[in-house]
Amino acid sequence: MGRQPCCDKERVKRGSWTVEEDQKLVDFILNNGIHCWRLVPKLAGLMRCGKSCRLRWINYLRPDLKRGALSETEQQQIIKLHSNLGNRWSKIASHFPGRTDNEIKNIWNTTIKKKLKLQCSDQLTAKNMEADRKKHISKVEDKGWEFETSTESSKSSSFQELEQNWTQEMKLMQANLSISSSASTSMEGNVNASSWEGESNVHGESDELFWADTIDYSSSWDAYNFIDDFLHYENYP
DNA sequence: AAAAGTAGCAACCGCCAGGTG
DNA sequence: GCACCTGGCGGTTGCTACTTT
Repeated sequence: MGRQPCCDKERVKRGSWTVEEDQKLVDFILNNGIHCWRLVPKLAGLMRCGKSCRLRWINYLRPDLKRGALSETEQQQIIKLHSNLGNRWSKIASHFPGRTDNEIKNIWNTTIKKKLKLQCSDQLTAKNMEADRKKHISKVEDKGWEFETSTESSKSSSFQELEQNWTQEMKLMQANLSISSSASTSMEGNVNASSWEGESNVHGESDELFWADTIDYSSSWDAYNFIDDFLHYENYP
């Protein structure tokens, strides 16, 4: 025998809640309290599923809800908690009175996850750029151009230009990394929690960037996918 | 100004754990 | 021990507002 549905889906209203419905639910709960969500819609005169009423109350109508965007500090705290707890949104939300698990989850999936991805890919890009630069220099040396030992005047102008571009790009990259160092520290926490091997250096040193050192990326796309997987399947103990 | 793309978030779905008879 | 019910949770969808082309 199969599980019975929580409500008659043909006869319940779905979609966005109206002001009138909200008012009915709030009035009912404030006057009667919550005993059984299944009975709430019937008693409150709502054509809604009990689950839907519960969700609406918890995520939107509760009087103790805090409104407005989360501060940078709160976001940092979410990152830290997430590194310890994984996707246990209700546990994470319990550290933020007035915030709901749904809200935390939404913020993670939209704002925070995107931010971390961006920072991570910046670091990997810097790493790849540096590797490319070294490869290029070694090619030049192979051809006997003696790049490292030659005097400025003996370098070809195009090579000097290339060198300047690299230096400039690396400086920019390092500047970006130092701005994002606090969030990167939390990512370092993730690496430790998921028992990655190797030294992590996420504070801006372009030659020792993060755990990318231990992984061979054949393309930026592979790297991107790795980050995506990493953020999606955190294997915390 | 209009179409297409993107971001943010409310709401839904299905599964699971715990309680009860 | 079991069948069933409910509440709770996390993943996902779909709508709307905003931005870009």
